[in-house]
Order: sequence, then structure tokens, then C-alpha cells
Amino acid sequence: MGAEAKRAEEWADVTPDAARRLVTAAVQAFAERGYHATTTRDIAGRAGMSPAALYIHYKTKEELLYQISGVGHRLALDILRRAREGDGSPAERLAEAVRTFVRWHAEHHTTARVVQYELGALGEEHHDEIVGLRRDSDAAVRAIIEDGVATGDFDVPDVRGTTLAVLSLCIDVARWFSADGKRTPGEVGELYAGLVLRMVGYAGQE
Amino acid sequence: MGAEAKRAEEWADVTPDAARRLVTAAVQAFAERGYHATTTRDIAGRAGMSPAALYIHYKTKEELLYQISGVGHRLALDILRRAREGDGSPAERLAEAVRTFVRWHAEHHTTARVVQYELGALGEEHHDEIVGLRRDSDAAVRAIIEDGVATGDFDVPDVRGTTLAVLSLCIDVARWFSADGKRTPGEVGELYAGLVLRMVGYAGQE
DNA sequence: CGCGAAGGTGAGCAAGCGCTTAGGGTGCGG
DNA sequence: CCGCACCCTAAGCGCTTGCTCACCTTCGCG
Repeated sequence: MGAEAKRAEEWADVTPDAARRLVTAAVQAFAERGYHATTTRDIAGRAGMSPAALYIHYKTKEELLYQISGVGHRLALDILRRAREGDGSPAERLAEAVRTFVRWHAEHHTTARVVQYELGALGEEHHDEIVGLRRDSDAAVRAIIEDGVATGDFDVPDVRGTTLAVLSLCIDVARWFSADGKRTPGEVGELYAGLVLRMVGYAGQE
Repeated sequence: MGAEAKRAEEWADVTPDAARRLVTAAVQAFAERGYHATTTRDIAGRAGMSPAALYIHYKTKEELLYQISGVGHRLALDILRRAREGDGSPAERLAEAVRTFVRWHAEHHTTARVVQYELGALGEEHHDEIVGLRRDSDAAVRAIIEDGVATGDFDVPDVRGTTLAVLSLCIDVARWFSADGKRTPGEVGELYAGLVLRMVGYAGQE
């Protein structure tokens, strides 16, 4: 599947077609240059429209960012929630969480870059809502680690700090990952899952 | 030492006084809002000058960012080089590298945020130069890890990938660290040093 | 066919941007 | 005391920005 097809699928439930084209164009532009350095003319141009057409579908440029950030954060949270609620040992669930979370950040690194590094550009209300979703993500990972500590599989002196570090490590993949690097998203996910199991002091076979 | 005094000391070798005031003002503004969202009027205002005064000391706004980025990267590289060339076992040197590198990112999180997350705003030439410094940082950390693998103290299947992950973990501290959080820079450094030793499979007493 | 809703355009407004220019203190060597 | 180098300001230039407005097309439906 080509990069363009993947982008289209990712935003499949944004309708109508013109709005979706605007979102995908905005994601690319924001990821390349950052929110503030991107102009509405650039977004509209990439979507094949005049600058004015943008405002038929979105009230402001910030609302476009909010849409992207909202969808992205809910997707990321879903990944972590599914891993937490899965069956298997804490180690298996933590590894699965990291594997899929990291793979998403690598595979959709353009979207992820916007989602993770442009929240400061959101308006106050939108920002607060997104921060809530981020707290939920933190809680999901922390729950898995706490499970592992309870069963004695993990050895973690500072659960909150370690949770923070694990999430931070995974999120930062969006910053450095490049599609033309030598690692595939799957390989990075696998590498990171192993590293995180070590961070929580899991002594099982690797 | 107050936050302001610490900022002044950090940029002590930028002269004359007016230029230093501009740099510290720019660091604060860039860290709060990002490079592109910051205006030259804002920077000059924080430094207590008229907008035109900025251009007596710096040719462009980008040159200010370049100055900040250059000084910051050289400082970070120094920290890692000193740790690599220090004496002690690989584990001690790696722990020291992470401890001081992380503490710097937490203590100077405003500067670090600009240094680590605004390089995309640099002009092409400046960008290339800074990327060179970052490669050197990577090499310094990798050297310590390779030492540990050679002595058998570390167990690292993928040295390049693990180096990348360790640096990524430390750098991202600049994004989430807040001065009014409950952890001190020293505590975060200590926590992270322990986590990194686990990541490289160090089995020594912790 | 007539018509209204939906989705688009070209032109352009007010505001704010990075940066320049002409000129005004201020202090220091001769 | 002069003159000059240095640092600074007020004003503003040319341009780009986010966004609006008057108007045009396309199309499903009675």
C-alpha cells in the first residue's frame, strides 16, 4: 500500500471527500513545517482548492489541527486500551502495547508528529480536552505495569516515573523515524518492546 | 540560584550585555511559543529594547536561533564527551553520561526545548552544521555502550538502535519536564540512569 | 424545467510580519 | 571641546497572513 493510500485510509471516516483532502494536506504540511509555519494557502493548494474553500469545511486553521489531534489521540489511546484489556501475562500485554504503539508512531510518523508535537498550538479549550486523553493513555500503561508489579513479574521502584519514561520513549519515535531509514516500523516496535521489558525489570526469557 | 540568574550564567560568554539579553529573551519566547510563533517585536520587548535594536546585534531572527542552537548543542556534546573520556567502568560512565545529560535537559528545559525541537527552523547551512554535532553526540554514547559490550558488562543485541533509544529517551525530557513538577532534575537523572543501565542489560548491583 | 442547497472561486481587507532607514544621544580619545 | 564610533529609537516599507464576501457552478428533486 502506497503512502497516499495509507493516508486516505487513516482518515476514511472524515467526510465529505473535500474535508478529508484538506485534513491529509494539513497533516503533511504541519508535519513538514510545523503548524505556525504552514499557511492556509499551502494547505488549500495541496488539497487542490482555492484558499477560500478551506473555510467552507473548517471555521479556522486551528480547528483543522484540533480535528487531526483529536482523531490521532483517540487512535493512540485505543491501541493502549486494547493492550491493557487483552489477555496474557503483564509482560505479554506490555510488550504488545509498546509494539503496536511504536509501530503506529513509525508507520504514521507524519500524523504522529503533528499529534505529539503541535498541541501547544491548540486553543485553550481544545488543549485541555486533548490533555485529558493523554492522561488516559498514561493511566492505561501504568495499569499494565502495576499488574506486573502485583504479580511479581516486574521490578519497578518508581511506577509513575517509569510509566512516564516508557511513554516518552515511544512517543519520541515520531520525531526521529524516517520512512527511508533502514528500520521498518515493525522492527522498531520489536526492538522497543524488548527494551521496555528490561526497563521494568522483567526477567523472563527474551 | 534564581531562574533568571541561572539563565544569565548559562549565556555568560555572549557579549555585549545587550546581545546576551536578546538571547535569553529569545530562548524564553521560542520555548514558550515556538520559533515561528515568536515575533522579533516580542523578543526585543522582553529584552527591554525597540524592535530595531535586535538587528544591531543579529542579522536575522534565524541567526538568533542559530546562536542558541549552536551553544546548546556544544554544551550537550561536551557533557557526553566528558562522560565517555572519564575513568571508571562502562556502566559507571554510561550512568554518569545519562545522569548529567538528563539533568541538563531538566534544569535548562527552556533552552533544551529550543535546542532539541526547533532545529527544523534553521536555514539549510546552519541545519547541516548542527546535525553534525548531533552525530557526534550519538557517537559518544555509542562508544560507551560498545565498551560495555566489549568487556561483557552489557548485553546489547542492537547497539545502534539502543543508542538511538537511549538518546531519544534523554532528549525527550526537555519536552515534558516542568519546573513545578514534583521531581527535581537530579532525581530524574538518577531514575533515568538506572533505567538505561537496565536497557543495556547491565546485571551489576543497582 | 425551475429552484434551492451545497460547494466552489477571485479578489481583497485589516492586521501583523521581518526588516530597513534616517537620525538622536552618549561617552571617550585627542 | 570636538568628532566619531557605538548603541539605540521612531517611523514605516513591502509583503504575507488568516479570513471574508459577492458571486458562480453543479446537481438532486418536485
